[in-house]
Amino acid sequence: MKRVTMADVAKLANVSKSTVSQYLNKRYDYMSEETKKRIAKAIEELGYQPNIIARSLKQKSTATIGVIVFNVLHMLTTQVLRAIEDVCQERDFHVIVCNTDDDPDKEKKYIEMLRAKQVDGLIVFPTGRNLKLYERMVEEKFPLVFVDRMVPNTPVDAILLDNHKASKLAVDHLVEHGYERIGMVTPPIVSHVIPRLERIEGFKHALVEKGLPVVEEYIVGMEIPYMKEGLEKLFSSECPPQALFAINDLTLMEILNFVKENNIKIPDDLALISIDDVSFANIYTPSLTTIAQPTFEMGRKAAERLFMKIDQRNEDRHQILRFSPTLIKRESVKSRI
Amino acid sequence: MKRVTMADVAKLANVSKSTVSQYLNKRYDYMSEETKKRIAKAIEELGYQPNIIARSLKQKSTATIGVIVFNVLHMLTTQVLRAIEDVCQERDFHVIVCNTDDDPDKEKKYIEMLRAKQVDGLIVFPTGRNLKLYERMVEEKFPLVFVDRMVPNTPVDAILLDNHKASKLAVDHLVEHGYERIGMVTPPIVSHVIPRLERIEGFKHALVEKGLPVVEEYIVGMEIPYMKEGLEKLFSSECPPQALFAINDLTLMEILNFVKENNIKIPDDLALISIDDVSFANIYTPSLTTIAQPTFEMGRKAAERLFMKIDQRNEDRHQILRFSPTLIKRESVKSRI
DNA sequence: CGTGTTTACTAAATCGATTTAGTAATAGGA
DNA sequence: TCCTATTACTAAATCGATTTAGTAAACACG
Repeated sequence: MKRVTMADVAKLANVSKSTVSQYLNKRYDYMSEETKKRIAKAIEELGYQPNIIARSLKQKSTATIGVIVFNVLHMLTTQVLRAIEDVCQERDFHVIVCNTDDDPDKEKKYIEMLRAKQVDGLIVFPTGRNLKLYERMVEEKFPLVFVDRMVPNTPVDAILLDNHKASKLAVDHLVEHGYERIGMVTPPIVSHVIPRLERIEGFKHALVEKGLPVVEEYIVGMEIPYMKEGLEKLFSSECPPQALFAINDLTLMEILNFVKENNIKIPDDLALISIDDVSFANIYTPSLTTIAQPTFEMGRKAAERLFMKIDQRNEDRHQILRFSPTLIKRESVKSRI
Repeated sequence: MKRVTMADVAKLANVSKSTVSQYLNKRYDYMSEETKKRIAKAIEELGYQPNIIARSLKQKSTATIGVIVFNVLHMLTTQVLRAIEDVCQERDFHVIVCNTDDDPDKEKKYIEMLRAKQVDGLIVFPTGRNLKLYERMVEEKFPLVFVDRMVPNTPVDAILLDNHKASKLAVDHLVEHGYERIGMVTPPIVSHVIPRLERIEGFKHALVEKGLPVVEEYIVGMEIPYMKEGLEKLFSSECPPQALFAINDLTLMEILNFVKENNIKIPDDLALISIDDVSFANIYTPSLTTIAQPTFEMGRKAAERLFMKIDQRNEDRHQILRFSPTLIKRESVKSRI
């Protein structure tokens, strides 16, 4: 109803607004004990709560950052988000979360709205299709960090998985266990989704390194709803793969669904390895061999990098930080014969 | 650097700030085409972006709400959050997300900070241990909605699962399949966690209704890290349960870990049912019979209720809204002989 | 005793919008 | 022709803090 303002406190304590403001900001340099007490009492009595919006206007800082993700429902996102929030909590910052569903228009709208709301920085899982917008932010030196994806030719700090290494870990692990016909399952290969490209490239490269042929038919690249058909086709071919590498948790789910429906035995009929250490990897039978991303470290680092920029500890060069994946050996890959 | 303000636009377009403001708010009532064009051009030329903070100060509305949860990593939370964000997106509102880890001090701090930041409303998964604070918000008629938990004697809208029904669905399903010795696994039973209490109460009530005895030893109430020991003890007793009811996804995970380690066959040695339809319920072998919460509907409703209050469509009475769980029959419960 | 310094405050400007009250010019009606 | 209405704007107050420049009183020192 009748919001209490600093002026009310000042009046009751018989001092000026300025003095109350000094008090609230703990600038006690030249303030008598007497006055401090009177102000404290007035605040208490009126139940005064400062209006941070007013302060933000003057100070040009909102102690709020925006995090723009594809979809909080994805495990990677949730974990990165949690790590970011933890770092923010330490600095009394707040986090605004937005879901783009990988839609560039939504991304644009959110970035513009959040900037209008004067957030102090943005951590973005970029769709990769708003180049102008990204560039504008760079020009204006607006604190910005990308996570999961990077955008070629756009000098923005990015926190990424070492995707080549992830694929190599998977391939090497399979090859070392005697597998030679290795398939890869992924959503469609489009040019602006860099990690996808890198994982596929890494996959092919690792095969070649091991002296194995790259069989294009073994690379199933389809939208999730059609993946089942793709797998059916793959396994009805005369020489189907002995092992599958799932590019992420969503494709893993499709594969698990498929093997269940078709009664394929893992690891005996088919070995399986995936990127993303899903929650049930340990619990599933057989337990699932996975390549884990250090999601919390990545989120933490993203936030730390952002705060470096917010604090103007500039170090003007932008950096692409690659985080190492970890192979977690379980039972879905076993030695052949 | 040199932020562009409305004054700059006004100067360039040769009109007053007021006119620019009218233009931006699409109050074209008495504005010549000529002027509109000039303003549009000036905005374009300067790359003007409005400062919403300044507007918020005047308008006393930030188009931002706070969502305070235990932990975004929980599936329920993530899904509810996503639904809330969708509703907000439709109204051009933004969402600040905070994790309390079920710590009342963190909860208090967040609520106070967010209110200081003038959020227009709060959706809270309450710890239940900040009664004064909750009451103050009620008194001040601050828009507030609780989710997942409610707080007795505190008249706040709450979006809850019909926990009694959830337990009843589970028990009835088991009993109908011939099970009589049914255990329940839950975190410790503490008085401020109402849903837990309700689920346990519902469990006991459903047993009695079916003419079965309530065996206290069959109710394992332990912190997650100790649950394993609790289960070991339970299954080393002379007459262990034939079926287990997991109160939520976290306890389900513990049980699944336990059965895997101890080579217990589901559903032959032990039937299993749980609240929360985990992502892998379909994929697991056997697929898991679960009681699903309508998480998205709950999140949506929470946001809608909050907006009702924000829009002052008051309807002063507070409401406790109970959402019906759904039994999803799969393979982890089968008919006994 | 006069001047400079320190202490303990305050008045007023400021942040960047919105909004209210007002003004000047033109149009319309009796 | 005079008076009111309408149109197309603007000046100034306002939101609730922060911050700068300033002032009055007490004190310090040669």
